[in-house]
Amino acid sequence: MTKQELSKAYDFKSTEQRIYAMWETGGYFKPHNDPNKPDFDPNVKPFTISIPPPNVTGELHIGHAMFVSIEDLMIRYHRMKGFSTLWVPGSDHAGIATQLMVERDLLKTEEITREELGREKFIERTWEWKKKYGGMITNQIRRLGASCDWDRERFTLDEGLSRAVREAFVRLYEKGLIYRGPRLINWSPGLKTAVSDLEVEYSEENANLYYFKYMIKDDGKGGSRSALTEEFIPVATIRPETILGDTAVAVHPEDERYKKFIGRTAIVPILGREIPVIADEYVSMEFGTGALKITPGHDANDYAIAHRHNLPIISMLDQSAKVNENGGKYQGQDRFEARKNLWAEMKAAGLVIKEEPYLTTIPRSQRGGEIIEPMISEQWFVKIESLGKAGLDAVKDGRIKIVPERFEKVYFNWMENLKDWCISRQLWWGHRIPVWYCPENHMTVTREDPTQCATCGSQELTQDDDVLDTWFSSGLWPFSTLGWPDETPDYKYFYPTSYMETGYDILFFWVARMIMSGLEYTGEIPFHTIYLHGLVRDEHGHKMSKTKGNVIDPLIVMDDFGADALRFTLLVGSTPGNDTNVGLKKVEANRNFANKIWNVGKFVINAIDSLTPSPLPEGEGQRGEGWSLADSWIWAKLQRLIRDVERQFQNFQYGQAGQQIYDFIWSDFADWYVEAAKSQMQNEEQRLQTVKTLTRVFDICLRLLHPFTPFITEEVWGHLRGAILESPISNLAKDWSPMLITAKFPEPREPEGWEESKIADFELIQEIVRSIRNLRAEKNISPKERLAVIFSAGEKTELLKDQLQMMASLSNLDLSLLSFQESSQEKPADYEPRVVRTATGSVEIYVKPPTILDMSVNISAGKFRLEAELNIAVSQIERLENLLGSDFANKAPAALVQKERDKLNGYKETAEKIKSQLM
RNA sequence: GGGCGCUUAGCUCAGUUGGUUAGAGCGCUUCGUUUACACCGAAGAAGUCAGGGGUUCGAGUCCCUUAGCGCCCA
Repeated sequence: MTKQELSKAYDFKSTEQRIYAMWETGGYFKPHNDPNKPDFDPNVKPFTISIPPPNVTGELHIGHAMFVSIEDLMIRYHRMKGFSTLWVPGSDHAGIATQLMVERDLLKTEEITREELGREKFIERTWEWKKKYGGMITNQIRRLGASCDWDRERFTLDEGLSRAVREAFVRLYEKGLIYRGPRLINWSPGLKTAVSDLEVEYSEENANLYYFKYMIKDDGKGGSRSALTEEFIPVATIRPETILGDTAVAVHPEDERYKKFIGRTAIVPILGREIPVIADEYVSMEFGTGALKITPGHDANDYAIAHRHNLPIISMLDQSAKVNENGGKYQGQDRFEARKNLWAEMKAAGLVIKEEPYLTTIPRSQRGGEIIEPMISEQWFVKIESLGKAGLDAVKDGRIKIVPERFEKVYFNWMENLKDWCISRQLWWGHRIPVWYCPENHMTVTREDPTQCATCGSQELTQDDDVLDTWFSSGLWPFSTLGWPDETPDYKYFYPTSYMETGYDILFFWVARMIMSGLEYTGEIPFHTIYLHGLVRDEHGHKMSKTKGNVIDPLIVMDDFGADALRFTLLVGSTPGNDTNVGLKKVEANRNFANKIWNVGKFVINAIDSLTPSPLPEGEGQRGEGWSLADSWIWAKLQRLIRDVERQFQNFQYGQAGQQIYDFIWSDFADWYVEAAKSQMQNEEQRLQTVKTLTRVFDICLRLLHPFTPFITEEVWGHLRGAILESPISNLAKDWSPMLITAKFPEPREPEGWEESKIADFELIQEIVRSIRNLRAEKNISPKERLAVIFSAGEKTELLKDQLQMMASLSNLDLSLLSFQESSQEKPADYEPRVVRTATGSVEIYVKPPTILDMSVNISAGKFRLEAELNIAVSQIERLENLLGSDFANKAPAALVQKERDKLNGYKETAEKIKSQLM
């Protein structure tokens, strides 16, 4: 059978889709131990992740690429470790975001508003929109290689999940943990809905501070002519229009300036309404004028003060932040327009003192950025105290662990200061609040749609207009996606889930709410580990934004460099909880890495193909007689790598693990072992062993790397497996799975004791080879020139003699012109000397220049080099002698001290030899 | 106001029980097309690990402190 030709460079374009289809159609993304199947074994450990559901109509951005890469890595690792692995995919209906998108589209294409269309029709249209675009994001996630079980895909508005939402709401209601009432909430005038505290962002902005007079009404004691005295309290405000809603003026009880006014009556400018002057310790005597206007309907602090003093609460803005009937003649004006006009009128009335620029924090909507208006509004709330306590304890007592740990503190701080959660939104797209009202205004709250009022039996029921905050349903995600409230096989086996992986920016929004919901509804923690990743920024650490034009589109990046390159870039060099800077240069470098793997693979496969059929060799698995130094070295380094990678995975140090695998493959395996193998394979008796080592090491590399770069590793591994199975060493692959995705992840082994000395020996060979190559570079000796060399290697003589062929091959020496001599012998004339330090001594190398060189240039250059090396040796000797003369010798571990002693000897010997060469 | 993070080579960043001469990618210099790879190879230059103090035989790593930058909460 003819061997297939592998292309010169790795072609991810022809690979990724094909490989993904093989995985998906082959059922590899499904848990191998499925609780819905008859052969289910409850003793097999599951590993479960619920995907952070992206907005159903969203488009893939770099943040998605980040979490998909990390979660797929976690999943693939555990799958290869033998866990029954389930990654539940899905998407979020994303109330506001989706509704806005559809509204915008309707306006653009049909010039129709949602109000004109009506609620029912609008929701229909939104479902159509969802059907049309809902698959886009999940297909884009597939391109990244995500190994989700797509048959278990969920959507927050699905029937099942809607039932979960209903169940959750009713349970909370029945426990008295949900209530409805007028409260001061954050109102978004543009969206015309309430938003939660978390959805408000505060930014420092330049504003004006307006100073004006709050005139004091004559109390009849002064005997003046008019109702107004000339007395006033100066007050400062950022938002003068809220004067229309003032219900008091507050001063500090100890404030000497204003004490006399306490209990008297002030007159609201223009409106003429009478309001009391009150005393409250909340008022800061230092800030502004030291007196505070109280607008309980539009300010959270004022609201609190009003409650303490039993003040009336006036709303003076309507839903679009226009002044309402309480604003007198300003009714109908926009809040900013009213600000201007009222101020002008006050100025005319002589009530204005001054205005000055002022830096203040402005509350803005997280979505859209418009200024949020605190307003009194009838909303639904969740009593958070008991939920929060449970959520706090779960992390405090270690049932849930957060990676990195420092976020636990952030979590505690937030959980200890929770406020009731406003869960109603004045939107149409979402889970409608399952509360019905009869004409008597009795509330009926049930799991099934009611036909009559639970109180009076009236059949005239209307459902509450509001929908639930999107986060209410996503808070149920880890269990609602598994079938809850039903005790489905999936729910029983896969819940609680394992890791929750997401960005730290939604720790409060989502993670905290899942914990509270999970504990409340299922009585269990929803996951035992939270892994938080950072934000992805551009290569200079700036936030990506369309206006800045520095957005990296993962789809384009994948088109240009492949999904593996993007994944590897995101995974390596990022650390948990820290933001990551990503530039295309890095992606390009990792594309090159994929190509490197491809080409190493080609080399290994060619080597396998070149084997001639022969009887099967004996003694698989363990290190045997036939192992060369290079074989032992690469094997020992590989085992060390496996141990390191295992440790890094346990510690969530994925980036570090990826980096080490990269370094091993490129710097150890490709740069050195493959080159050594070329030399070894020229000996017929070493050939088989060499190919076996190439094969086994490369196989393990691909397995280690697979969670990072699944496509290239799967593709190459497939070729590798095919080549092995058709070769004399087919037994190496006899128990391999058909695809790498379910192959066993390498298990770490304890060192056997021989490793360190083999590594040291090989490293000496590397040093010698480097030294000779360096000499070539310095002397301008062509790499083609075969050199004659004399070694003076002392106790390392036997080692070098053993490795002559390999050294000769790696540094192009003339095997027939290599010789050894004792160090004490007279050094060879006209040879260029070099000294390489070993662990405990040194090796001298004398290279015979191939032709007559310009000695004046080259000798001085050589001398310069030797002198520099001597200087290094001398300073190291000094350093080490100091070190060994200090307390270090007594207190440091003996092995470490010995190591430093050896090193000192090495430098001493090296220095001596260099000196003799310089003479 | 409280809390957290960052500051390591020209650029972007790794560096987790404290222990070789502090690493990588990109960039830079020189050389090179030897049957895996020019998406490559070889050799090389480049860092007082932000400043100061402390603990320790030993600190980029632990503690304190100062400064700059960034984020979160109020």
